[in-house]
Amino acid sequence: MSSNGSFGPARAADWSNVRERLRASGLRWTPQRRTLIEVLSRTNGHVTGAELVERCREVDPGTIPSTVYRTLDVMEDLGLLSHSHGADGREEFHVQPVAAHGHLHCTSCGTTWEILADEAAAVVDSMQRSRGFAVDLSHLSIAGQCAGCSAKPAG
Amino acid sequence: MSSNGSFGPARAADWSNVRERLRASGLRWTPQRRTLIEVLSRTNGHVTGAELVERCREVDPGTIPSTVYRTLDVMEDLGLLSHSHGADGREEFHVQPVAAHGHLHCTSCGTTWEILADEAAAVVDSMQRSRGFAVDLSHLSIAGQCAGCSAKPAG
DNA sequence: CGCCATATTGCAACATGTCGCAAGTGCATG
DNA sequence: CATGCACTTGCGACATGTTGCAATATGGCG
Ligand SMILES: [Mn+2]
Ligand SMILES: [Mn+2]
Ligand SMILES: [Zn+2]
Ligand SMILES: [Zn+2]
Repeated sequence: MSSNGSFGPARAADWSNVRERLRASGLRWTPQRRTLIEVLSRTNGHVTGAELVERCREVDPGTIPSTVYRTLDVMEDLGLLSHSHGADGREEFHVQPVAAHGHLHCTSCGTTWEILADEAAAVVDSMQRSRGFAVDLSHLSIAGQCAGCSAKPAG
Repeated sequence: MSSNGSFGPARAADWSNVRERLRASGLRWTPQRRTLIEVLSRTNGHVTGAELVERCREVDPGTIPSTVYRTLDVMEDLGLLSHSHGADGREEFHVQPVAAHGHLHCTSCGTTWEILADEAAAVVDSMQRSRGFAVDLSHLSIAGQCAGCSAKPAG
């Protein structure tokens, strides 16, 4: 997977100048990339890789999965995307993020919540203090049991 | 994936009475399960599913992956195992755990550290307070950049 | 011991990615 | 607008699981 070197707060993605950003890194503007950018630019929130492949196929039926996944890596390196993993380990991409955030996932009922920076401060600060470790909030996914499910006797 | 309903501190696994534990749940003792238990009972620490399949094959070359994965789920339900996911989302099983723990993974250098309960207290307590959410420490895997890699200019 | 209800297995197909390689293409340059 | 080098793509193989189904096996019971 790719890495956003600084894990800074995600700026809202600006898809209008992707071509220039690619060129600035010596990378190329191709029809396959144009297709994915188009799909991403009208996608909000969370989406899996498989869903993106599917949506690209609606635009260009000849879409090849490995090309999509490779382009997603490039977009992530450019800082236009980030991903985390669901409790099953599957990738979830975060598109046009308003703010960097992590996730909380209840294993019993399957519900997922977003954890914003202020709520994650305890985690981030704690690891920074004890280890000098810079937590990548956007990749963070915490599993467990929500209040509702904990209350019920036998999940 | 299976869930250890309570996320309690992991007791050291006792492989001697697995058969009885299975029967107590109406489950069965089969040669395939015996093979996996044998492998698990001499495995310590972290191991991937693929590695376990491989080790089972050394005992019984006829081992089928899906059977191993299904049995791993059963063992997890029995509380004899837990798993988390590497930064790539792949499963890592924790065998014969001395104590429940999470993981810290540096995306730059690839090193992984264990986070014990006291160090994870900030995370666990914070989510419990703000949301009544019971974090499953053994499934927790935090990605980011370690102190050493953060120090270097272009990790 | 033999029966039977159920749990389990083997198998094949599928899901989600990743990787190596040869062929193809973007684009800077002249 | 022709050239050529790197970057990309397509494709097939592989890695790691998951799932549906029909065939089997376990183990409680008579
Ligand atoms: Mn999991
Ligand atoms: Mn990841
Ligand atoms: Zn819940
Ligand atoms: Zn590091």
